[in-house]
Amino acid sequence: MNSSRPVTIKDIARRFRCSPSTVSRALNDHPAINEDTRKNIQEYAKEVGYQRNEVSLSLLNKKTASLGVVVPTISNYYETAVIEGLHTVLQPMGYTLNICVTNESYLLEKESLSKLLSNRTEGIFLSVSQETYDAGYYEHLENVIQRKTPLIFIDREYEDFETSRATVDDYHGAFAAVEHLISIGYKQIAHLKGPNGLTVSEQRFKGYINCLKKHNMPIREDLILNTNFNVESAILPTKRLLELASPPDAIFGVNDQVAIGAMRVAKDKGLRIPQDIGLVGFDNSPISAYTFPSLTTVHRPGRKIGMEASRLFLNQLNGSGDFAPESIVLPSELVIRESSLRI
Amino acid sequence: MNSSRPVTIKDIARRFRCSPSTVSRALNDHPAINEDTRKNIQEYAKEVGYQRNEVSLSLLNKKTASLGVVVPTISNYYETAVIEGLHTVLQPMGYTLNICVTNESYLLEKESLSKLLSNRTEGIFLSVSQETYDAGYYEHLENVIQRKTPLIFIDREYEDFETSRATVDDYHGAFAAVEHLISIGYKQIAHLKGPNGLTVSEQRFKGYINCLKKHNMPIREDLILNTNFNVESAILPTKRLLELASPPDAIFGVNDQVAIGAMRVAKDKGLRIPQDIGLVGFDNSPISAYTFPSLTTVHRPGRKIGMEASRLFLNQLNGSGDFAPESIVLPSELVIRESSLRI
DNA sequence: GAAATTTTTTCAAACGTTTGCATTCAATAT
DNA sequence: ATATTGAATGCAAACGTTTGAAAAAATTTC
Repeated sequence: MNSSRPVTIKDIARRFRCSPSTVSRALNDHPAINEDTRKNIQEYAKEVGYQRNEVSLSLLNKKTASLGVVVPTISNYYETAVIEGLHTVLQPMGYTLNICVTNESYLLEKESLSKLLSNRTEGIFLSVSQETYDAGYYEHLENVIQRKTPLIFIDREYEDFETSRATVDDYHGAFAAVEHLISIGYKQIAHLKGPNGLTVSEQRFKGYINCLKKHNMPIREDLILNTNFNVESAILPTKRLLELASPPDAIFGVNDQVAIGAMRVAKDKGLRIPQDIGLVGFDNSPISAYTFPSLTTVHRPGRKIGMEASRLFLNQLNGSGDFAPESIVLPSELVIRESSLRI
Repeated sequence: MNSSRPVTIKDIARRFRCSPSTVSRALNDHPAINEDTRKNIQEYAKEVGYQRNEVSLSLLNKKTASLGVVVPTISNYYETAVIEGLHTVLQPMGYTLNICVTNESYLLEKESLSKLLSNRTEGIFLSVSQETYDAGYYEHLENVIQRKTPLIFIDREYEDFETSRATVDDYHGAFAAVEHLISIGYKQIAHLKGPNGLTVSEQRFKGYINCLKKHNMPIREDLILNTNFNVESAILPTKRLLELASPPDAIFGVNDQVAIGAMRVAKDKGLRIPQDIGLVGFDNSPISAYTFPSLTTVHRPGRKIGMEASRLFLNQLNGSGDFAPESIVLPSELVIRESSLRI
């Protein structure tokens, strides 16, 4: 039947026995086009549902108006908040976001980046996968840099790389969280740490350690256990903590998920929160305000990070040749709720 | 300095004093190319970081290998699960996903679709925005249909539209949830409903109503209140429910978020769950297993929906001309946990 | 050594659009 | 009547790649 091939400018030109140039100009309201011609062509175009082929334009102008977002996962609150922030700024400017999920795999990350470059994506927002980080690979990034495609790190980053980045001040957030626990009077503060090596994990860990040091509190290795950012991964470590001969009287979780897992285990054991054990998370995810008791946490402005990252991208894009990478570090903010408010 | 314009086939051709065709064939391991030529060209290409311009290929082959995903939001567990499912199937096949967030706005939805069509996206996965649904607009969809771009509905849909769709059996899930509450012995079951009009809301509501009817239980209008799918929106309605002269002894929330909001309010009031009040949610989000008490809920296989939707898309793409839309309805499954297990 | 064959390379068109420049045609000025 | 203007349109190239067919070069055959 009708083969449903999209209508092109040439089709319209044939119909009006004129040249493609005329049609193009008519559709773009070029002044040097007869008023009637313009009207007729525009009407007809609308009628047949003409929609211009942006692919050809991309080729012509070397502008694709598409951006890549490469993240390890999209099932966490923070990641989606960042993406929403990117969207907020960039969608209205006509940019399209290509989301690539790497599932913490180096290979997928490498392939995603290569694909994005092949597609002539105009900028890339990257939060490196854990595997990439562990292995310390970065040749796949050299490629991006060489192409001078703006590369913006969000969340997880390589510290010694000459690019812009927008991150949250994890260190001081963690520091504040632990200091808050200390100020309340908790003495044995455990830390459910994130995976080793990742900046996020290490910065929060460092905040935890340095705060304890500052207050001359002993650092007990047995109160520091690893998790994997999700609820499940907090269950066993928390059980181990609470079965210690000298168990902690407070736990600082690397994020809200982990803290909620810990909360669950503590309650199962019959502990009262915050009387018997204090809890603090990190992220200020929506749910944290509605757990029982509500969770003290550190606000991590994901949307803002997304918006700032957009800004960094735009700066780099419009910047003159001698571009200097910018680093934005947004402050995190302690949000005190019930889970730590022992009186 | 070096203008960093990406290396093209023509550049390489110039370098070897041969034609672009030869370079193209060499790079693609075409048999009719001299072994030496091939090797030299491939080596050089690697050296200078040649990466073929997929945009030009898209234009030539009328294939973009990119798909659109248009959703109201990405900050819910379910949506991200669906997207992950789409990714799982389609990323390995070389497809790129363009995520468009409509923020429940008709205008944004319309613009997103138009943009996707202009970009010659090869398929669109759509969960319509609330505004679109309320207004009953659908001309923007006609456009997609007319172009014969495969359109797959996920989650929220128009029922009288001739397209494929992958959805979850909300009705029976809700029915099972309420029947479970009844079987436990709850008598006054409230429902925190989703926004009116959306299929998801209405199907779950219908399941609730029909189950009550089946068991000859009275339907009390005052036990049915609206929410907006998120935690906050459940707070006030729940308070109102619990302040009734004859308050409910169980609440069926339209999703986990809402149920968790209700849980929080109930606990604040000093009610014991499930003894004083039973609670059931919907979605089986990761957190629901770790609330205290853990939340009885209905599993909604988001990942699977994404994967099924991918399948539907591929079917339609490879299908012969006489394409018949398919409807996949995945079963939902009651997950019984503590919040409803009054003994 | 020429013809036939095989291998290798080039040509040209195509995808859809825009745009500087040239061209056409009609109207106005001289 | 002719030159001059101005408006409207057409031409052709460009973006980067692939591909069937033609051409050229190398090799084999007699």
